[in-house]
Amino acid sequence: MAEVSPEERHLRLIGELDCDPTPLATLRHSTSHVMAQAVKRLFPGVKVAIGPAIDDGFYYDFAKAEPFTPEDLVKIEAAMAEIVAANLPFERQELDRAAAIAFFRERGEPYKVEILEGLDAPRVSLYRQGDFIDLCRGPHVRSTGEIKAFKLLSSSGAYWRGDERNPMLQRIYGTAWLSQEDLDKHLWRLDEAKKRDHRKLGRELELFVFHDVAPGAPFWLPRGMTVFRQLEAYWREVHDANGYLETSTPILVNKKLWEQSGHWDHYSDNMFKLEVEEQTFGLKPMNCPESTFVYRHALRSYRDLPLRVAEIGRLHRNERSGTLTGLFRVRQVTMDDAHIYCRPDQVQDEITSVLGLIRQFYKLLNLEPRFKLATRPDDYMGTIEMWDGAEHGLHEALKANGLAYELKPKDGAFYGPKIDIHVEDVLGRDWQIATIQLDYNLPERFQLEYVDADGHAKRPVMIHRAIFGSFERFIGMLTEHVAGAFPTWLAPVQARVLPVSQKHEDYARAVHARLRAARVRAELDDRNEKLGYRIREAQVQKVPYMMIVGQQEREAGTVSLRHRSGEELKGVPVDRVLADLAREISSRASDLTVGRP
RNA sequence: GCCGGGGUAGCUCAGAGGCAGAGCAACUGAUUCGUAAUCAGUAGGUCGCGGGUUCGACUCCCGCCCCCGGCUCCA
Repeated sequence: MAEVSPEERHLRLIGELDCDPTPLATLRHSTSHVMAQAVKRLFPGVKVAIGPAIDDGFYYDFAKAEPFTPEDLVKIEAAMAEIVAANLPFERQELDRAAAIAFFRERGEPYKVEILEGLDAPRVSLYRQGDFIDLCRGPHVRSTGEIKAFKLLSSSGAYWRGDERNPMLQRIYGTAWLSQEDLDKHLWRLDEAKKRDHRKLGRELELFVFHDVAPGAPFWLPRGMTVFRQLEAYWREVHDANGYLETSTPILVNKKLWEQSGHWDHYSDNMFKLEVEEQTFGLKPMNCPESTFVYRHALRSYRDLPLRVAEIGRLHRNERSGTLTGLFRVRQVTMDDAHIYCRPDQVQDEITSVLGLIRQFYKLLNLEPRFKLATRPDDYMGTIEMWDGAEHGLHEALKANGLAYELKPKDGAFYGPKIDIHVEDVLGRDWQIATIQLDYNLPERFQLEYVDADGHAKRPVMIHRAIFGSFERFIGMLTEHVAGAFPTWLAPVQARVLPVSQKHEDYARAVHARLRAARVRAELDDRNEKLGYRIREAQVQKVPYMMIVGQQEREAGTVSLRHRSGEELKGVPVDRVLADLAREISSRASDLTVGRP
């Protein structure tokens, strides 16, 4: 694609007309205009709203009484292809804002008029291709013929200006790439993502199920619970070694507590409440208020700090029904929480050590963390000075650790700003997982104190942090990240012993018993099925190791080892298998190493 | 919560105002097998839930629940 000269997009407007001038974003933005043109051609009555480039493509919002159907999308795509084939030039035109308002009013485009009325620029730009003219800052490709590879993906409702009080528009999503090859690759990724969907894998691998009777809360099956437990075990190991003290606090708590913490004022829409003997109770949506009871249980000295109080707590949040999505968005959340009470002079070191823990966990699972600083929301508690101080503290900690970060303005918790940690999975999708929150508010609300070296009572600072974030979301993400093929230490079934025929059952049983004695999660598949069938089943279940035993193996005291990767290693002594497995599991290796030279 | 699409056997899905279907899985039997699906038979259902229309409803109408794709919100 040709370079876009700066003068072609010199006009600076603010608001929703932002457009990233990189070639790919420009192409997508242009494709959205072509789509709007096609829609106007096929459905003359619709009104156009906005149509930006987004991460993997573009969308355009239209005001239309009836939603678009899949058949509509096919027709629109065909009309777009015609527009592309016609190779219409994109022509830029500038005019006074008032003239633009008159122009769009005359054309019956109320959304464009509304946008223009909200702008403070004296002049605006329009782009035309063929018979279609749109308010737009640009830039665009030179002509529609430069659009080579695009596809419409879906349609759905979307609120005008993203506000649920506004009318709902019809949005069409599409994707566009610089080459057909890139488009194909993207479509492959979408397809791959569908195959890895944790909801599908969760069922197939028997990790968990959902049921109508408990929307937003999984039933963990034995295999899924094994993954859960192994993550917990690792978590406890690391936290024990890092000076954390584990606690457990009540789930059903009197409203009084939530009033004191501020949750009743700032979070009550998300809380499940119930009446018990004329008192109002709430299921805890967060652990923090109750954590302060652990702190206050004893008189704290400056020597006791930092006090690191951890809790794997089961939380309930009343998420709106339409937002629930598998393990990614649940109503019952198991959070690996901890609250660090420290002196102001300890904050930087504590945050640094939490960042270190997060990097340690994520490295083990081959996840690349990305850091985002979320600042004061509109509905905040406390004073601006407190917030400025806390935001500064988090910024300093990120800087001191040499971590680049993005800003998420107004996205902090109501009691304090946070560093949110996101990861990108193998398919390039982004998940928010861990969080570190700096809080001067709750210590104030709960009148927390410690006795300082000078004998005076001082107020501690509270750091809230979670590494997995929620076990639910984390396991969902991890399942998709590894496509169900968990590293051996996490795999629900680590090895499956397959006798060639029932004649070799005794030896198979002996091998299986030795594996179990070595605390390997091993299964014996001696069903009356052909070997090929049982191999296929183990393969589909992503069992890391299949151990096939027959006459030869029995005589030699070996197994024929088959990795789930398909790799075969014949005649591996059972002793060797046990030793290698023990090493692989205890080191929590991510690769399959057993029997390899 | 909002817009749209769905809910039929454990799973994937077909069907449709007049006896509820298939494949896989399960169970039984035969086969005793060397690296990704052996053969035969059997069993399996409140067609999401509740109401209505009808001689008759899985099918049509109304309400609700749940799921999916988005929006909004979020770990």
